[in-house]
Amino acid sequence: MARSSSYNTRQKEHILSILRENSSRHITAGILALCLQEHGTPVGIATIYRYLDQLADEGIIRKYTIDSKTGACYQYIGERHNCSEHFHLKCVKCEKLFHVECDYLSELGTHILAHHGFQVDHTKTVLYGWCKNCREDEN
Amino acid sequence: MARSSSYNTRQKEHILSILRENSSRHITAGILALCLQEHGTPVGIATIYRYLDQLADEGIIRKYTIDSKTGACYQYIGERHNCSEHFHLKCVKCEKLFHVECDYLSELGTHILAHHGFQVDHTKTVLYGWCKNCREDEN
DNA sequence: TTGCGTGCAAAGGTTTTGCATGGCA
DNA sequence: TGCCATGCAAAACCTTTGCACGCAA
Repeated sequence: MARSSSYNTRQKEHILSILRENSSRHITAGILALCLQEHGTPVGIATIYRYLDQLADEGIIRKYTIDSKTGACYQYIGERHNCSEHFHLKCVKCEKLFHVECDYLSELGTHILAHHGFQVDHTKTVLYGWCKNCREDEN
Repeated sequence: MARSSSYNTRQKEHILSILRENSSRHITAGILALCLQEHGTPVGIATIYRYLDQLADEGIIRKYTIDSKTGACYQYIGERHNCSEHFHLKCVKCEKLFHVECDYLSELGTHILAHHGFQVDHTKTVLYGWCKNCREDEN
């Protein structure tokens, strides 16, 4: 990783704080800006985007692009992604994030590397779809 | 389905024609507009978006939202959409997008549904990682 | 002829960029 | 002190919308 040295500033702490508070769901840059304002710690939108980009690069948060209308969403992941290889399933309806560990999925990475020459990065990959609850609610 | 009655116009034919020509990849509305211009059959961008929306509703084409920077992408599906699903692999280095069709990956969806109660949506899912070329360039 | 489709331009939204200022180490 | 981060505003996008006109049926 070894990113360019960066200062720790009040703004960055506040941004991270909001992201942590909302780690169970993902929020847009706009919502984040609103939250910061409500907390009495407003941060310029440009700074927000710049830091969000950086955090996504570092793997601390994850960037989602589900709908081009609402724009990109961000979600705090934190240090969890080091512990063990697991995949993320994200429900496009309820927006819940599921962590899944399973041999079949672990082999997936091996297979893709062997047969398609592509090395999957689990920390950046999310499988989108419908969770059980939301599928049942639809019917 | 049963959409409202709609006229067949020159513009719609041209749009569909370009989409069919590029059915092996997906293109943005902007690129589509450019292609139409190069073919000597320019179509207003508003018309393009309106028709694209309609086609996506009807299932003739598919709308992807992979990256908020480039905007939504569209791909002609036509009658094919029954035959096989394909996955997207995106290189985080060169940002190239790879389309992969393979039985192993097709079974993945079946497995996840059966064992984790989660129904993957291929049109929204992208596996991130490193492509062969970029891995070799690094070393 | 009637009503839908089209094109233009403007509006709306998200994201990026340039630049001067201020703050951290 | 020397950079880097920040904020503001403007710019650059993509996408949608309103409206008058033209064309398909």
